[in-house]
Amino acid sequence: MSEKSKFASGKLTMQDIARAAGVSPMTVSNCFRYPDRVREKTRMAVMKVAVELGYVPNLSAGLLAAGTSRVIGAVLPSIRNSSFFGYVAGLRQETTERGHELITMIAETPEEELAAAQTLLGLRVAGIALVAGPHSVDLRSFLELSGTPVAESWGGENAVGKAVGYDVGAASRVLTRHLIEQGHRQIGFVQVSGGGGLRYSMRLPAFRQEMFAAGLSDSLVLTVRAADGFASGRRILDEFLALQPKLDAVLCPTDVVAAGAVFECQRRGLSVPGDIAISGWGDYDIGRELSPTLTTISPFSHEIGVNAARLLIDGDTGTAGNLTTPFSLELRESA
Amino acid sequence: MSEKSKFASGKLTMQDIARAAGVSPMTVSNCFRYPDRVREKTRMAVMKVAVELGYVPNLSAGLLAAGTSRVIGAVLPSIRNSSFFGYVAGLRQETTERGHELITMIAETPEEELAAAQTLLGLRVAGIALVAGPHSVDLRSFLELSGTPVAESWGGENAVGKAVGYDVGAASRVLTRHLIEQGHRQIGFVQVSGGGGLRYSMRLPAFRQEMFAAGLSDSLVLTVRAADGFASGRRILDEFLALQPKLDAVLCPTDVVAAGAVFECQRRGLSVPGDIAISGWGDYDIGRELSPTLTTISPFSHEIGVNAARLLIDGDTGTAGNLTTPFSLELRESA
DNA sequence: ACAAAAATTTGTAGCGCTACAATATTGCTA
DNA sequence: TAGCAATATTGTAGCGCTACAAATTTTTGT
Repeated sequence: MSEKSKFASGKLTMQDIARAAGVSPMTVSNCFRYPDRVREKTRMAVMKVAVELGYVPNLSAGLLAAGTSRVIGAVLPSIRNSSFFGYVAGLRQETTERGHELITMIAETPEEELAAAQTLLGLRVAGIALVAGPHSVDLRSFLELSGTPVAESWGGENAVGKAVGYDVGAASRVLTRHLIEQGHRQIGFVQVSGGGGLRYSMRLPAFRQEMFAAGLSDSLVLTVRAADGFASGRRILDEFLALQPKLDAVLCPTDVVAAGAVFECQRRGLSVPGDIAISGWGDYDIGRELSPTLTTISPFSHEIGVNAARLLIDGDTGTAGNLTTPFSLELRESA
Repeated sequence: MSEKSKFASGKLTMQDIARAAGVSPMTVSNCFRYPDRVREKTRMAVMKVAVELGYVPNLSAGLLAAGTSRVIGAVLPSIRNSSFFGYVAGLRQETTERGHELITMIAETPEEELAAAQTLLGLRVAGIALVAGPHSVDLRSFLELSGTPVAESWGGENAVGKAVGYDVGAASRVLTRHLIEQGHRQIGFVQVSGGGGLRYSMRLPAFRQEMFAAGLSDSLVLTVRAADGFASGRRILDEFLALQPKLDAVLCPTDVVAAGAVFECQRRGLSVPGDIAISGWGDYDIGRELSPTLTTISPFSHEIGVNAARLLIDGDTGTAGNLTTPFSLELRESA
């Protein structure tokens, strides 16, 4: 071992372990990689030395030599609002069960997402899990050229790689219809822009269809950015009420925005749903504990994560690939 | 290039790019690694080919050959409650500014944390950012043997590697004193257990000191788990009121638990802070928007992240290492 | 025009591990 | 006891890149 290496765990390589255990480096390698090829007595001797010396195999060297990786990379737009908690939990569960590892990178803009994808490709991950765009214009061709399996969740028809998600338009219709059937006539719709915002884009057309079919105005529309928090709920409620004092319902893009709107109603002395009904989306924890509890769309994010990981790990099967998951309308107190 | 490799980006190596651009593989390497050693005309020719073919250098091979890495690994106990949003944003900012990359892994138990640390060591990351324990009993020696720089945030005196964080006991004293000065006499304290829970442990002794000094009872103590959400706020409020109907304040470990307790007060028709004052911790987004807004401790998590990354990247400087960051008491409506 | 210095390009050996093949050891049967 | 088959261990070449050194080309100065 030369002076050059800074990498050996504690400056150790398999050669050091082999010497200390009185076997060849190949046997050390087999102990870690194919333990059932090594007799137990030999293996115990090797592992004892490895543990004592704190040796960890160099994954980079192994990965380079073997030509395969057991690392899945996920790119998330934000961890600000718990939006991806269930999804990441699902990714983790499936990757762990399949003997893989999950690493995540945060990328808030399309440019950061492209850079993160490049890092993951440089690490030669076994697959990349994306969340709906907007993506950099180069991302799709870049990832396709790489040949690395890609699964995009919530991206719908324009997903990069294989698509996982539910029919967002159908969910939007269900929720809009519910508000109409509750007797609401002045319904505000909140759409989303910015990094990671594309997954919301199919909701507005569906909302418009249902409003049109009911003979109601679809013009009360405001925009928040995907990474905005509770404060955006306050802002849109203020703006809607300035636009239409008779506002009687708001369809929010996430439970966080909805909670923010509920807080503002409380400050204004408006009762929910008595004066204004407020619906959320995403079935976050807060929706179940808020007073009033939130009516919301449950997207089964955990299942989305499990299935995205499954598509990535089974990526060679070449089946149709796209995978549709369920959603449900969760009726609670707020709408 | 043999048939064995599955790794080349689009099956490409520097040799392919070199052939297409009419230069040597070493020149391709220099274009990516030391661009100012290559004349511009040559470099443009090489980069044009690389972009057209979608080539990304194999980081594993580069890392192995160079003996250094520009990847920092962070291990987080959970992304459920936005607790680490600011911290991760700070890590990201500093690593990006220093030309490094940040990858994160989620580890909910001490055993998972040890496994995540082993993966990061296998990837030969340049440094590992941890959050306070409880850690597996092997983690400390394991990481020390590896020689990889480690920074633990919120771990206090028992941190693995270099410690970053604020004086949690001092913050707890400030907050307890504030509640006492507001006239509260039956104060409930919520402590935390479970994965990632050790960072809360220094708060209870400080609370007890202040209560003792004020001649008040310090026996109203309940426990939530670190990964619990809003529902734990409801639970502890119910339990405190069963223990002590004259309860007039609750000191919660996070803004999430506090918000959950506020929601339960609303359901019970108790006014906050009129009937019961509720303080949070962590200065989460929700604390600023909740009605009433939450009195909380701001831990400057972003700064903690920046400084942890700085310690890791400057890891060779061998200075005292531990770094104390500020905190502040944010007085708002709830207490 | 020539020589020296500077800039650019290329060659070599090896980073730590492993797929595949070769060799050595062990156990069983006749 | 010898031979054969099965099991365990080891050897070889190379994965893709790069630190360092050597070779080549270009630029500068006289």
